[in-house]
Amino acid sequence: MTHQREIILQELQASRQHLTADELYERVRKRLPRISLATVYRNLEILTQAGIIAKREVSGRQKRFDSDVSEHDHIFCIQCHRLDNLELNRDEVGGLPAGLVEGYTITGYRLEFSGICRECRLKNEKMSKETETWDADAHAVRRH
Amino acid sequence: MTHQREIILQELQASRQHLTADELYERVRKRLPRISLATVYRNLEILTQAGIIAKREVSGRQKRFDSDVSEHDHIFCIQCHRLDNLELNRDEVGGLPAGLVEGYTITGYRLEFSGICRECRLKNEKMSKETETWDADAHAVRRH
DNA sequence: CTCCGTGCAAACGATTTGCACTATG
DNA sequence: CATAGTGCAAATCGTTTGCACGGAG
Repeated sequence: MTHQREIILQELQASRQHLTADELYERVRKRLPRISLATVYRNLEILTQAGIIAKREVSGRQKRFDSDVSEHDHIFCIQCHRLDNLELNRDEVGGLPAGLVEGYTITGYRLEFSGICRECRLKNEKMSKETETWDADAHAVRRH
Repeated sequence: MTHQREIILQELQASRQHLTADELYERVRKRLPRISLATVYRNLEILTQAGIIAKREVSGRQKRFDSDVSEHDHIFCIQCHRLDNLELNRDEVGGLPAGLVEGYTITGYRLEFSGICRECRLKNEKMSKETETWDADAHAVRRH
């Protein structure tokens, strides 16, 4: 456990979020200005292999790192791309095929909800109030 | 609907699989040898926007394209990376939060099972028979 | 002294984009 | 002829790797 590795882990834990490698890099850089992004990636990989953190493959191009290694599901804001943990009792999710599905031997599953988080919803409501006079143009804004 | 677009769509539909852009490119190239990968990407994007095909964000680095645009779940072979449709009655999957989850407005979810497909399982069984004399070395082979 | 880990830059794989050209309406 | 779509190459983005150096045992 090197100094850099320690700081990277601390910052990830302190964030209490699911950070991307470069988000974490920006945070770590405030404490270790000479650290490189490669070191962040290398240590995240090492910490993942050691089971100390978890690498999450989720919506969006970048992978996210999670200091909570417990198996849980996630919810993803399609607007701001934040990712939160979901306290979902997996036993409640009935009907999941436990054995073979069309020849497959199941080893796990990944369940990810998407939606609009509270902050984005409030932001949207605020925006729509501010702009309700030119609502006619709204469709033009909705490009992309 | 240009000629290239037509062929791309035909090949995707004919494959009855979830192809990556470059897998599809290789297939299309047999019929249009001068087509470029960029054209394949551009047309896949256009077809996706038009709702004619679906772009699936799944395990693995590459996105996969699906001529079946219906909402359904998937199962992914962690060994050969094939992706199959899952006929899973979503109503049977009980306990999914329909309304608000910690402030979120849910718009959808993505459920992906992982496992070993039949072909890989048979391949594995065959391999383990062929190699059972040197099973002692098996752990050395299991490096990723 | 020996290594492992680092910083840097360059390589990489998947995807996107700028540009000049071409086919088609 | 106007313009949407193409092929090509270069750019981009996230991530990984080669290499020489540096610090801890």
